[in-house]
Amino acid sequence: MDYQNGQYVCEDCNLSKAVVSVAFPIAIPGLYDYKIPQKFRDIIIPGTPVLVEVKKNRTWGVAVKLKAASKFANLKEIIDIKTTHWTDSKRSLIQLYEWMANYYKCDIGRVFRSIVRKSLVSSVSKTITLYSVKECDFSTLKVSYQEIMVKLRNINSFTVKQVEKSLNIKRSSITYLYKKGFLTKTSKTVVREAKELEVEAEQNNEIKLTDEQFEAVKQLKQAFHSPDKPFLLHGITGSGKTHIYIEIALYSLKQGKGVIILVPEISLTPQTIRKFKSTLGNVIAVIHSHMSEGERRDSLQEIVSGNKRVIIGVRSAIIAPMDNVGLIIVDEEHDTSYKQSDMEPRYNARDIAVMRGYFQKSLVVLGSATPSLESYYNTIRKKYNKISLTERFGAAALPEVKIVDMAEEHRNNNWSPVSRFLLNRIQMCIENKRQVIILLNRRGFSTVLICKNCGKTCTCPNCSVNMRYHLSDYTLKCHLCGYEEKAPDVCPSCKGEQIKYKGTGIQKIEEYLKNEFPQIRILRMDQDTTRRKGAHIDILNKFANNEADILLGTQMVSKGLDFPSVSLVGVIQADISLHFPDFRAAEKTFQLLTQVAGRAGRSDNSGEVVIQTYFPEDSAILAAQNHDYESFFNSEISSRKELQYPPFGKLARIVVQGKDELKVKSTIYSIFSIAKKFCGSDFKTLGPSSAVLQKIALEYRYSLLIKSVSPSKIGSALELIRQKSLKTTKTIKVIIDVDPVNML
DNA sequence: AGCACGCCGACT
DNA sequence: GTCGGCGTGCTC
Repeated sequence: MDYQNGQYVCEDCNLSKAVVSVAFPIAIPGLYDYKIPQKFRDIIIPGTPVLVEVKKNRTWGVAVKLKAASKFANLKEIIDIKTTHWTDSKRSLIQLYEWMANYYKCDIGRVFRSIVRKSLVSSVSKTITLYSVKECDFSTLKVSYQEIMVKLRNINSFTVKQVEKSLNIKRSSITYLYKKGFLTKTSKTVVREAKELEVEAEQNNEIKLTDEQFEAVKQLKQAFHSPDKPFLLHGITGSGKTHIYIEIALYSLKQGKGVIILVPEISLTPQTIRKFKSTLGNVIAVIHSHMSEGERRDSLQEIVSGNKRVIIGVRSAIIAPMDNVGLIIVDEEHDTSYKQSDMEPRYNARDIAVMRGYFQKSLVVLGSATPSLESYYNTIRKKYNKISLTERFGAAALPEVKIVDMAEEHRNNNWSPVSRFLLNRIQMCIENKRQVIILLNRRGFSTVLICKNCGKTCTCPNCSVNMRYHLSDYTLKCHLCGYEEKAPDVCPSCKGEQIKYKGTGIQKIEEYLKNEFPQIRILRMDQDTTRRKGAHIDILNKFANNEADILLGTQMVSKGLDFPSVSLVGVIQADISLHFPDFRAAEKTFQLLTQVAGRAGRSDNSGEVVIQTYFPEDSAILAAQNHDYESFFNSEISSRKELQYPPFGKLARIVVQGKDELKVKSTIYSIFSIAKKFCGSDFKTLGPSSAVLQKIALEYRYSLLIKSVSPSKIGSALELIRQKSLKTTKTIKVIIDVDPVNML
């Protein structure tokens, strides 16, 4: 992100404090003015939660701006406020939030919402009896939320039974309260946390840095006190980037400054947390997406109160209200899970990290073995500093990578999904008592069911995609909307009895390997086997304890895993993502292959990687084979330049979505006509056209892509489009995605 | 007419 | 998010 062109201008908040503009973290768009009663005038600052009346309902909002007067007459007064501890960085955080709202074209309330969700302050206005009919039986429970909360305050840790007794309510009510965030910890959580604490006593291993690492830490320490640019830490897989994070985080803590560490969704495992806890101490707050509302609020409370000075979390942690942040680390900065594509604000946490660093004068470190083209290009044009780590930690070397041409394999009459060569390697590996990781980035058993008679495929009734066959329960599933049905025995359209299961999914590979090696133990890890809370960890623990020979998985096995006895990594269909209709297809493929290859041979020199593909000559695949980031970057960057894609041009994507296809079409065309006014040599539009995913959950989708070398031009075009879209009806959704990652 | 339902705009 | 207004379409 180019923050030197950041255009935020801070308005003077120190005018007289008669009126406050309030944002609502839930659903109400825009800012609303309220009068500030005398007694609150000296306490309210931007960021203070305020209780106000909206349409005769009491609602908690957040003070955003203080001002002398409002253009609205007859303002209502603020009823109550919550005073919180965070102070000096509060103002700059509000600045950051406003910048986000403006840059990503959303309401500032939405920004607040992504950190506090519903739990800014618990809503207390309604009695639970309201829910007695639909959700569960609350007939015995005629108390208000507030009463329950007061009672629960007095219980620190509890079992469900204790709550049942002390409140005299039914079990179903408790589950409900838990979901709503009024209960923070179940007894299970308490036990788990106690166990984790025990483990921490156990380990406290000291890190010995290599020369290269020592040098990197030295540079970061020098920059710490007056950081001028973010750092890109480009270190090959296994080079020990985590050691550097820990060293510089310790340094930041010693200076009395807080630390935010962002990690991708799937890397935030208990192992990762433990690694940091064992070295940084018990000052860590965790923020991840599977937390209940209550757990999340507890974590935030610890941050706000200053008890926890390190945050480890997924993308939303970047906007967490921590005071005096000295260091922000973004691990695996290229990871696409940093971009929020499905909800407003559609922000990229990596870019927000750079902006927060700029606003709050903190050191920003972006780390990756396969940096995004955007970040790497920023080091070339000197917007970022670069530190390279070129050696693997310990005695290990990068594994040798072999490419198997699957077209050749077919010519030699092998039509099975796994090549002879890879089968052979797996056998060798197992005989040597080593472990194997196999990657196939596709869920389910087969991609598509085709009737051999009429050629019809089984498509989802709600979406415009083929459904995938799942072996475990013999169902067809839509991976977009979740629709499920029993797989048909005969073709639904012509009653033909021969149905072909075409395309290879991970379950088919599992079956195939079990057939080839009946004695081998296989663990499968994909979205379907890890849905249950904790399933993720169970699988990885089993593999670590040598309870399986092969770990077969989707992209979740590609990142961060460190198993010393894995000496072979196999990739089935390495080109799945290569021909996606996305200008980043090659980049994503290169990153995936490089990351998964890095799982092999982490303890010694015995690592080997086998990549199966139909495109053995492709530059992304060849670069991954040679562990050659530079050559990949050079070939990719020139094609980006030619087409003015990022990092050379700025992109925004607009998707219009709704059940009424005609309305959707007319809306996208009226948006197109607005965008056209900006067209010139530095501003282009692509489309409008039907989106790649034409229909999701019965809603039609049309999209328009805007491309420009002038960020300000895109900004003002989007502002106009947003104003226009605010006026369209709610049944038509207008989605504005700045710096999009998902192009489907 | 009477009512349920979905759509839609307003909320300071 | 949530309320109230309004039009549609079904039933008595």
